[in-house]
Amino acid sequence: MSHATGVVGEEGVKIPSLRDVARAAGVSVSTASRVLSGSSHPVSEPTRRRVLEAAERLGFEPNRLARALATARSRTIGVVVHDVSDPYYAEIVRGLEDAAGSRDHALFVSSSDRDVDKELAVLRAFVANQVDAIVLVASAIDDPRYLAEASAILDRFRALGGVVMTMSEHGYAAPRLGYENRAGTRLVVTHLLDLGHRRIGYIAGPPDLLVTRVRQRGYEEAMTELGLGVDPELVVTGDFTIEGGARAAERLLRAEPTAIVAANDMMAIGAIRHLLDVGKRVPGDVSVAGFDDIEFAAYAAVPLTTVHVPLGELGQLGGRLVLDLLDGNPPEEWPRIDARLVVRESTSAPPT
Amino acid sequence: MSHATGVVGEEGVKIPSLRDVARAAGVSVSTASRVLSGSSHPVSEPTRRRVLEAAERLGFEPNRLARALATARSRTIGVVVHDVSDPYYAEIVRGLEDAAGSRDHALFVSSSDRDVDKELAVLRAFVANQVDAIVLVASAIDDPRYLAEASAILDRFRALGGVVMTMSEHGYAAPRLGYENRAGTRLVVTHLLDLGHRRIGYIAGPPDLLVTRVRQRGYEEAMTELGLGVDPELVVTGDFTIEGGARAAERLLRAEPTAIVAANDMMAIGAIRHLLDVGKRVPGDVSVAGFDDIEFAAYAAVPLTTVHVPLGELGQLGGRLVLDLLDGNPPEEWPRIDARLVVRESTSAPPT
DNA sequence: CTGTTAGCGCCTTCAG
DNA sequence: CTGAAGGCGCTAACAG
Repeated sequence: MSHATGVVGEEGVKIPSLRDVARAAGVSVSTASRVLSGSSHPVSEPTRRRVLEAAERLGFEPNRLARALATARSRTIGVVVHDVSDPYYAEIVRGLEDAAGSRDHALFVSSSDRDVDKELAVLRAFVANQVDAIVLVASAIDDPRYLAEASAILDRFRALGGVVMTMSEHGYAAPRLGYENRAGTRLVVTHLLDLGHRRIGYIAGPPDLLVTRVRQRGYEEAMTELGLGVDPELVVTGDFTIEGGARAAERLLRAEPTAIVAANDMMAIGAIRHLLDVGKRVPGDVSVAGFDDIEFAAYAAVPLTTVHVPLGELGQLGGRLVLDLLDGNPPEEWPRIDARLVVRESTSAPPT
Repeated sequence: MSHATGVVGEEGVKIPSLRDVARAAGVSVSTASRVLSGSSHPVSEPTRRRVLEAAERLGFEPNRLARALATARSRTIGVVVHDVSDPYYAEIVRGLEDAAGSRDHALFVSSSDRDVDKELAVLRAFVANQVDAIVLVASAIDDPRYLAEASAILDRFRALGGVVMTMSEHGYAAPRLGYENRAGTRLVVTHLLDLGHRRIGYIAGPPDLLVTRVRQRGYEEAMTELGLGVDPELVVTGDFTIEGGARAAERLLRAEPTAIVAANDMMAIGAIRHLLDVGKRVPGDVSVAGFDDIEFAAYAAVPLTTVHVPLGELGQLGGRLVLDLLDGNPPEEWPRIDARLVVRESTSAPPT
């Protein structure tokens, strides 16, 4: 087979290259490049017209790979999440996409299932694909090897001019666009405390995630400050999924809580389902609250009280920040996103 | 500034290139390439070792862009959806990602908001980024200009060796991995008919989508076959969102249906919410059914009866098919996915 | 089995 | 203002 000519079948179809445009316009490739790449190098008006016209006529579209190879800028961003099908990530990714798309960048998206090796592989793949920036939406995996290897990859990447941004709890030191996980959790717990609850159960996230620790600390702090202390029986581990939340609620029930706080909405939704299934009323018998305020929170079996995080906007803002960083325009002051409580129908005073 | 050398600061950091490896191993670049790219060209065992060892030591990782430029294969796939934050798409994308990742391909994901220009822009961007395949998960926009321009872009793309696959109703002729939208809808409608409903309302999808027409036809056919015919008052237009479903339900209520079928789960969930909000019981007063069986369908205010589509598997299967196509291994027989009814708690006999 | 050469498509000095 | 030349990192004939 011939060299990579893009020729297929008998047609000899080929995407027009800069050379074709140059030839058609009767100028050199350099000149064509200058007008088509928006270079600041001066080009006479007539020539520019001819080139533009030829490009238009041929339907020329610059090859991004070639351009990237030559300029060391691919206009591409890699996004790491734990699972795109999780609404939390999906909503953030959507925001990132909007920002990136509006400024002519494309997004690579990869789910790591919070598996150390997968996540490292994803990072390496992003680097190999020469992305301009890497956005770690996924919270760091709480594993020394992960942090060590990820740091090595990311440090190298940055030394080369790459931009790294984190959007959740992460041990890696990089610009971070985050909201307050701990404060947010304290918000819900305090809300429940104010309603009069004393036996407040907590469904934690997966133990191998940094964000799990931070959110849990919010719960512990709030409980301790009120002099209630942390009853180990009232804390169970979940996995951020609906199913996991349901199972966790089942275990938690043995400790007879009057309220349950889940580390995310998915688990809260699962918990509500389980409670309802075993004949408990929510919030009549037990209140339930979540964290994130994914779109479905408001449409769960019982509309969920939760900590609102503007996921979509967070993504958009994150995207804009990354692009600004890439353009060498760091924002004067780094934005702060505050989490706020949204009280819906899943929480009320404890049964008397 | 110097040429694109990847040099930053004083360090002169640079990602090791094949040349560096070759030099370190004392061989020519071609030899290094041969062992590192898994070429079939013979290389002596000792040399191979030396190259491998040098690559390992330097932490060499081939530059995908360069490789892609040289081979005309980027190991990259472009995925077009209407909105990644919509669970329907998110779940499919997740499946595609799994398949792609497991075979060393990366995914570009873009949401078009079913906007003609955005969608065309996305397609062009994919081509410019030299993706190997384009997967149209999004149903076609029902607009002649869209179809014409999209076809032009895709035809060119394919003439160059690109693979195109559709995963929903699409006017563009390409391999399609789909399920039966019409049959699926007939399934739910028939289910309701069997329960004794006669005034069955329908919340259609956005009018500018092909899939909307197809699903709606399923409703119309089922209604007509039973001699009920289609009462225009019983059909309203939605937009595939929860909010839209709620609003549509409100309008639909004027026609006093005993059951409502929504063209997707999101709208069904919104409809249920609205019904409950205005004091109707579901399914006591009115039954509601959806389509897709997104994860949340089972956790809605009233667990939703719907048409199950194995979204995640669909994505995985689709990913595998595309990769096979790319490898020149078209499957002997094209898989068929059947939609099936899942009866949960949102449907029952009409009130007497 | 190994090296040399050319080229993928584009950008960017450097002359003119 | 324009063009020629070299290079980004890698692969693929083509000799030897």
